[in-house]
Formats: sequence, C-alpha cells, structure tokens
Amino acid sequence: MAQLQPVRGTQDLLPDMLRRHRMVSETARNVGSLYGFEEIATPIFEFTEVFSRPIGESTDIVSKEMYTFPDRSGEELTLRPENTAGVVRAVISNGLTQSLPIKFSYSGPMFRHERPQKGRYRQFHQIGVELIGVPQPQADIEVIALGAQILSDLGILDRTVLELNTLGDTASRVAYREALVAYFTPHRASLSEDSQRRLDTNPLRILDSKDEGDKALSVNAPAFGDYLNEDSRWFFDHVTSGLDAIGVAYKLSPRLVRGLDYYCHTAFEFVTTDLGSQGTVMGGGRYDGLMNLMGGPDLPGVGWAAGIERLALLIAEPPLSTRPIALIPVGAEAEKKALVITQQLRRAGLTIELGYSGNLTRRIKRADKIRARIAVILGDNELAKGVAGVRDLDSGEQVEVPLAALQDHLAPFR
RNA sequence: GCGGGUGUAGCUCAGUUGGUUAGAGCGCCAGAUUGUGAUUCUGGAUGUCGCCGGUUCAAUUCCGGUCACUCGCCCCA
Repeated sequence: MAQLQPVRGTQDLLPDMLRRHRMVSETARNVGSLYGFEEIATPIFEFTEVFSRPIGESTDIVSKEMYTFPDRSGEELTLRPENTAGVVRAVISNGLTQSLPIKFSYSGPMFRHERPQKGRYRQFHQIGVELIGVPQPQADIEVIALGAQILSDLGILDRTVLELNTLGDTASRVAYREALVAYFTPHRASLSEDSQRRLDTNPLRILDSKDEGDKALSVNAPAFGDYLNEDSRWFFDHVTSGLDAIGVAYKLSPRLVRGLDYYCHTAFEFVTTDLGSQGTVMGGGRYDGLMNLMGGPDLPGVGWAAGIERLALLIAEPPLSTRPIALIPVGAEAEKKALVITQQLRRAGLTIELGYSGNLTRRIKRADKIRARIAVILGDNELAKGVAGVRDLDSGEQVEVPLAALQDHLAPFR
C-alpha cells in the first residue's frame, strides 16, 4: 500500500477535489471575461533565464525552489514557479505590444520545491490575471476589483481581508531600502538569524518579522511614509480612493511586502485566517519594470495570482453533476436493444448509465448508488409490448412508456 | 531549509505495560427477495500494524534511521 506514493508535494486530484478546482478556475475565467480579460496558456517550462532574471537571484524561489534541469539537448530549463514572467515573455515573443492594453487571465500548475504543508504543495495550481500597458492607477483598481469579485462569487470574500500597501516607485523604494539597511546594520548582531539574512536579501521583510527582538528593533525603524515621493503618494491615493468609490474594503498594511523583485507601487494580498499559516489566498501588485527588464518595451503592468488549492479548501461543496438515467436491460435480447437505445439517448444529450452485468435487483441497486434519477427497465415483458418501464427512483412510481416516445419522455431529466 | 507531532482494514480510529488467532464503526460483497433500489435482518472478505535496520527467546508495541503526512518557522499563492 505504501509502496506506490506520489512524489512528495504532489497529489492526485480525485473527482470531488477536482470539481472544486474547476469551480475556482471557471469562476475566475467567467468573471475575468466580464472585465475584458481573455484566457491564455503558456508553456509549463521555459528557459531558466525567463524566471531567474525577473524574479531575482536573491529570492528563495530562484535560489532554492525552482525545478531546474538541463534537457537532452543541454538547454537549461525550469518548470514555471509562477506565471507572470511566462505571460510577459509570451507577450514579447508574439509581438502583442502593438495594441494596448493587454488583458490576460490564466489557470494552471506551478512548481516550487518547498516543504509541503496544508495549502502548500510542490505542484500547485494558480489562477491569475495580468493587465499590461496601463500606467494609471485605474488599472490597479480594476485588477483588485476583479479579484474581489471572484472571491465574492466563490462565496468567500467575507472570510478574507484585503491588505494593501504601496512599495512606491523605484526611486522611493531604493531610498527606503537604503535607509533601512543603514538603520539595522549597526544592530545586525541583535537581529534574529532570519533577519540577518533578510538584511542582505530583502530588508523590508525585517519589519514583518515574528521574532520579538526584531519587533522591538523595528519600532524605531524609519517609516516608509517619509521616503515616498510625491508621485508615489499621488498614485497610491488614487488607488485607495478608487477602491473606496467602488466599495472594495481594504486594510492598510504598511508591512506588506512582495517577495519578487519586480514589484513596485501597489502591493496587495487577500488573506484568510482559516487556513493556518498559509493564509494568503490571492496576492499581487504592480510590476512596471518587468517587461523592460525582460527585453521588451518599457510597459507597465499589474496583476495577481491566487492559489487554487487554498481557494478550493475554502469554498462550499460545488453542486454535483447531472444525475444520470440508468438503463436496465433484462435478458440477452433486451441487452442488445439497450445498447442501441443508450446510444440514441446519449446523442440526444441525456446522461445514461448502462449497467454492465447482474440481474434486475443488482442493477437497480447500483442505479440507486450512482444517484440515478430514473431507471429505464427493459425486459422481455416490456419488449413484447414495445414499451419500457420508466421508474422514478425518488418517488418509486413506475409507468410504461412506448419505446418511440422514450426520448421525449426523458427529455425533462437531461 | 529548521523544529514539533503522527503513520494499524477503502475511510475514521481503538488496541497490544513486548507474547502465539490485531479490533470497532462506516464503507464494500453476498443472502433474505432467480422482474424491482434506498430501510431492516443475516452472513462474509480485506491488513506484509508506512519502510529498513537494531535490541530481544519473542517487536505492530522499545530504540535508530528513512519515507510520507501534519503543525509552527521560513517563504509564498
């Protein structure tokens, strides 16, 4: 039993869970199209540079979590750890920058070599959207509103909090980063081990540390507000007032930081407390420098990604599919006839289950087990009269229906 | 990557202070009913007690390692 295990951090999506995944991705696609986003699919693997450069060599994702390998012709390839870089690459590769804005949504598997936990897998699935070519804060507002509407349609918006922050433009962020490094460096020895590392990789994250010593030190750290220039402030004010205007609630979180290097200005996360430590359900922000960094024109972008596994755990059980109609032949002659009738009814769009073996009792039992709505019984008695016994398995009522009228009679149950 | 917990039937779990045939409920299969399901009743099957090794006359039980899951950290969706 324990011999054949799936690879660590991967899982089989059995029908019940896959139905939840579909509910999430279909809701995202449908709501996305209301906002003018079209679905796109990019390859699951790319040249390693597609991810390593934009995401940042110092990030955990690139430095220790990517599935990177040389293929048989020696190309350095990587299983995508996220999809923003892939979409941007596709936009550049296909010369799509001629008509702006570009609005894409996607859904698919991503891969990161992390330690698995609930809501955290090595092969996991994300939905996401990217809006490219709009420098105005309206884009940020639209993208966040889209995310909120998807969560709302999934029935879980009220179980999340939208945390919102600005990282400022590049100038502001660089200035602030330097100020933080200058402040923390003299205290380096007093910082936690994690934060000593953060000081080198992502000093903004020290402010969000859970270590008590770090928290104490952070109290007197420089505040980002003092380093935000006028442009950055103007931009963020428009984002917040826009969200206010359309009634999307948010909480300002000055400590919210994005993990990937290419983010600027707006950063946001929808967070829930219902999933333990994997509370971020949707996260994103603005990435104005990314396209240019990847060798394309200097176009701004905003987007987010959401973890399907995490959303799938939160949503209510999706409705089951259409209940089938069970066709139950009794006897060799009926068996033949049933095959033909089944084919006709399925072509007419009815969901038919044809039991494979067993006597009447056995088959009707099985029909009950698969939640069949109707059992169509076809035996010698019926064949002789040219009818079928149509039994309503909910009420127990059974009527005889001429074979010629069977399809019409069953039509209401498709 | 770091620290803690767990691993017994398809599922949820009990149990053995180390001892010969390892249990329950649910589920599954069959019969009561050879042309009528869900209820009920009766009967039945299933485990290399996660894997490898050590201690022991004897290990599912103790010890070590390992794998997987899980909680927290880290990171992130």
